[in-house]
Amino acid sequence: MDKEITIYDIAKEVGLSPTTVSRALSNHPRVKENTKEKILTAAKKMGYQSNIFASSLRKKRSKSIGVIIPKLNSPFQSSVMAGMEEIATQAGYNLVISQSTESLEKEITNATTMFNSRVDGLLVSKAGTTDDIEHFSPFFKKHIPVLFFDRVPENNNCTGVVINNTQAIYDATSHLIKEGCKRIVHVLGNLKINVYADRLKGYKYALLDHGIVFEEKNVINSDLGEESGDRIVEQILTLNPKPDGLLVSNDACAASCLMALKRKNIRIPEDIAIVGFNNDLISRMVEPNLSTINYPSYHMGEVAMKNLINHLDDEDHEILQKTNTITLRHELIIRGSSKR
Amino acid sequence: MDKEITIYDIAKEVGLSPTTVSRALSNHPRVKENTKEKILTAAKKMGYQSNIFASSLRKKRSKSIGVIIPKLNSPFQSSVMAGMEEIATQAGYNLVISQSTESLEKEITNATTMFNSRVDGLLVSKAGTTDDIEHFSPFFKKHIPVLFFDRVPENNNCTGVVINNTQAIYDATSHLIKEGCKRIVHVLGNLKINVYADRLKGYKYALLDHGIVFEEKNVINSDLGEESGDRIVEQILTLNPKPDGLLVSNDACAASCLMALKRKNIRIPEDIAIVGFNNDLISRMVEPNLSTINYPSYHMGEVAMKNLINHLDDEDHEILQKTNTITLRHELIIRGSSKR
DNA sequence: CTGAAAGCGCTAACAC
DNA sequence: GTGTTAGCGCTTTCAG
Repeated sequence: MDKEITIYDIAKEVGLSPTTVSRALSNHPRVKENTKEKILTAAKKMGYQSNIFASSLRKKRSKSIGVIIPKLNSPFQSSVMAGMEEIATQAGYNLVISQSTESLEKEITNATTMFNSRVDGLLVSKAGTTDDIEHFSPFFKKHIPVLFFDRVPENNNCTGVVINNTQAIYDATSHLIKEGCKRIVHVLGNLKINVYADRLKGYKYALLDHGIVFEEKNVINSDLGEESGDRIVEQILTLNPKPDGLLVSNDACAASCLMALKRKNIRIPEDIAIVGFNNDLISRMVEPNLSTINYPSYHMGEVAMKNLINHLDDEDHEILQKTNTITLRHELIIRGSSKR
Repeated sequence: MDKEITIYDIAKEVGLSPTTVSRALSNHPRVKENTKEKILTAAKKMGYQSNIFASSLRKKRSKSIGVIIPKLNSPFQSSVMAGMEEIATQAGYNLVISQSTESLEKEITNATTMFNSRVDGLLVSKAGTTDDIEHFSPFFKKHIPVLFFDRVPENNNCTGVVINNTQAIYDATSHLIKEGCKRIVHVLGNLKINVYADRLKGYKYALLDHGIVFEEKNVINSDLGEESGDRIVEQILTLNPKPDGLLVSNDACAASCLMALKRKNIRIPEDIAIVGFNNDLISRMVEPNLSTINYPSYHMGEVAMKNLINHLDDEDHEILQKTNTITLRHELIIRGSSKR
């Protein structure tokens, strides 16, 4: 293993001080163009590689950003990640990623790891199951910005990037009602997660505003997995009278329900109209095509990352202090599964 | 901002030397259990956080692993990532992720960034378009292990984790032939990518072994996007006689073709039998269900990461030196789209 | 089993 | 514009 080249070696080579070399390398304005060039040339020639550890140690910044998400292998979340990566790379930040696999315990471990690796900022989509954000307090104490997206904790003063879930499901529900549905079933996930709690609200409000009585039995809790269609459909069919509308909180599960219903010879949308959520690929591939809510996942990643980086690069670090919630635009996309 | 606690502070507190504190903190065997405990307690009480920059600077290791993939938002690749994350986190390594978005230029930039952030090892799925791996030479020179997965460069002595793409398509082709197909079209991506080149071979071999003449016009190049079905189908239908089998190199695109064919009132599998690739969710959601090759993506992530980490943790760093290729098991899954 | 001392490579005061 | 100096906080010989 050949020895590492340091700024001292370069300094010796060009007959200048290490300081000047350091300054030249980081493009400091008070270095003569001439010498800057000389140094850069020497650096390249000697195969110099800046030592980021030493630099970080001195500057107390890692130029890296941590992300904690529930699951990497989800169309929605991986798309958010892609947006984040784009922006981070562009801005010269490294992305350190870990997943909580929906476990609070793992989320806590991940947070600790991120803290110990001294990320400059943290982006989190909560594992759900609780609003507890105590495990991020080391960040808060050290004023390391933490920004939540999609799944945000309630009742706190962290910044969050979200869509208006209440309004989205309100729109979807209203649409179904307009299409003539009277008995709409809503399938959603863990109500401890803001996303689903908000959607339930939107569902209730829409019913209310259209003079339909809300009934507890029309709300089904599910893991929203791609395999759960049969189970959900079975449960739906015990209802009497049978429902004529179905609102499922993600497209994979909605598609699974759609397939299960078709296997039971129930016609979509005539017998039951369906609306999903996310606008994943799958929504365009099932038959009939699934109506859904377009969730701007990639864009959400971009926006979250942009705001975090702006905050970090801002001299006064006050951008996020002043921002509570950033709400992105969603959109109801009506397709064959609900248009009758 | 309150001052950081260092091992010196702890040393003063417990009346020992920084050296001993350092040793205790890293669980060095030659420290008395008693003092170890005392130090750990003090550390916790004082809110000590190890400074990873200083540690890395000294030890010349970052405890982080870089990953460069073409696209984060792909079902296949995000699943690989999930497997990698699992293992890396478990072993105490951070995952630094960046995407090349299929551009060699970005891949080069990413490689440089990874090199400069001094990852201990690198996992790469090539952007394709070239076998050039010159941009990884800084890693090679410094003996930083680089392990390729899925899309591996040919003709080099790097370790790669792959499936036997040739055999996979051989199996699929043979299956179609057994189902009575005589004119099988193969849709694949950029032939500069090993994955597709290998598959083309498998296709040719299978035809040969079953006495069917290979025809150039039956090979269609595509970006394999989820929107390309119409275009591909149009092209297929210009063939005369019409093909009766279709082999598409990924499920999203296969599904898209399937839909397009159905729109043209072509029956699946009676008129044309279809086999996809990857076993993505979509393959189980279209009708008829798509036959496909199960590609163990999550497992591939695990295996690649495990081997890299074993190598890093191995005293002699020779694990990867001795390994050329790790081939995972694939499996042909036969479903409605090709069973007749 | 513990400690003293040196240094990893860089940057930021502070001089000139 | 450039240089001197002093650490950042940790680990690792080498000594005892």
